[in-house]
Amino acid sequence: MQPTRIAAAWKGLAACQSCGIRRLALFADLEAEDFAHIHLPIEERSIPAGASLYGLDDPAEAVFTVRAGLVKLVHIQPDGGQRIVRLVRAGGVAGIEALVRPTYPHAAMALQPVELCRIPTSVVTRLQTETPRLHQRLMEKWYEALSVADDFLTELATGHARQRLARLLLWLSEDAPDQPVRLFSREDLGAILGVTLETTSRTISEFRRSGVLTTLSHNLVRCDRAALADIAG
Amino acid sequence: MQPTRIAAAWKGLAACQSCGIRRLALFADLEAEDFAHIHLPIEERSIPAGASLYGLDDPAEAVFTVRAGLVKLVHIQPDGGQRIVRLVRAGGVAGIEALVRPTYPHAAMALQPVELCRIPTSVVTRLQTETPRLHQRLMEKWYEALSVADDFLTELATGHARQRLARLLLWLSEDAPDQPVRLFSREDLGAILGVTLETTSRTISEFRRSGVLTTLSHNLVRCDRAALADIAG
DNA sequence: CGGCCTCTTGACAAGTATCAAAGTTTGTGG
DNA sequence: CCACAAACTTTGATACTTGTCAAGAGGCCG
Repeated sequence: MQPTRIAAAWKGLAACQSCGIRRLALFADLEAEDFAHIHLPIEERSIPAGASLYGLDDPAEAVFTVRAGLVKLVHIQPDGGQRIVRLVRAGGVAGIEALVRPTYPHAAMALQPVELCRIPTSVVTRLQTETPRLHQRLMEKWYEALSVADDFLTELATGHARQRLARLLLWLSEDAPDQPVRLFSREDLGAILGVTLETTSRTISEFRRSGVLTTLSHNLVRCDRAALADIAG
Repeated sequence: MQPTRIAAAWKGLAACQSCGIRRLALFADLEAEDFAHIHLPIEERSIPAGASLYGLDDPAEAVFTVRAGLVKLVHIQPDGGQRIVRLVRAGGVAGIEALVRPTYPHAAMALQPVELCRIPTSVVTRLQTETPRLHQRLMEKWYEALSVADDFLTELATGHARQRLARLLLWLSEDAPDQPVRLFSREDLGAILGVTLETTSRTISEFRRSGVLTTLSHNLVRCDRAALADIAG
């Protein structure tokens, strides 16, 4: 069973105006006067790996900006199986559907320890009526989500398992190409790629044997990105 | 080779205010005064099956509302292969990315004869600054696109070929469950499902033999939706 | 130390891709 | 209107990939 909701650490009100990743985030274009229209608290939260941000059909009352870490968005199948439809990393937004839906159409969980900001939907809708500066940014975030969804279909659901895994590893390492990549469970990797955990395990082993991956510690690997690009085709 | 751009029939200016599918479309919530802000022509077009709406990397100068028929959005792979990332049917919007990107990130072609409205991006951006009534509707259209993308991944890229085909046929027939479904080329069907055209052909033959599909004329079939739902799992 | 969970590996079965050939429809020109 | 070519579809044979079932290895925690 998946770990159930874990109470997140509460870091108090966020300081959007001095936010380090603000250029990536939802409020990039806002000006000083706009922040005066924010009357509900924007919470900064730290979430451990495995914890849930929100569940399927939960009341959709907030949008989440990811500041660090990795979040999975999961569609639960009628047969109980899971399929990870998108991943959200630093700069991305999880649960943007809250702006048009009363409940979340999927579940969101942390794959790695996550730092995020919880923005109540009413803050966004209120700001939208007060300032037009948010519109363009909001549409760009919708586009980002759509773009990631399209990429998932073309890159991670197409071709052989080894190609898909190579593309996923490239994606996971593209933010910091020289840093090692933190892997997660074979089951989650398989749910992203649409293959079984056994196939995932076998393919990772093969990559290790051929030197494409080098294990530094448990689930921490260094990638030969050139070789991966070659495999990805 | 794909058919190249075909000059679309020009039906002249659209009559948005009396549009038959307006409740589904982008301008559902606009009021009389809002239409006064439309200064560029919105064209109504008829497009034959196989014709292109726009190509990859074309200048993105318009958004298209589909009034009838079916449009495929295609990602062209580096190896020349195609993968259909989304389908747009009546009520949906193709090329919404034009609102945030200078060029289209994919190509769009008609799978069936299509009736659509071509709305210049400047009309939408101008209306956005003049009236807030469009914002919510626009976000709903982004959400629809994202939702279709997620559904494509979970329903059409997961499971065995016969399950995927069954789900696609259910999707194609859900607008008019009692009407027969117009199929298209095996190559396109395969590009939607992520399988080869041979596998698609074999599976369709199997469905015909078992009575799940009944051929009425060439590429026009009647579906046993209950049986399809059973196969889809 | 033992139990539990995850990961790895093996053997086999099932599903799909690939290559090839024959059959069918569509469109064109005589 | 017919004949022929081109494109698309169907079907077959075979090889490859992946899923499934099962057992063993390694790590984590009480």
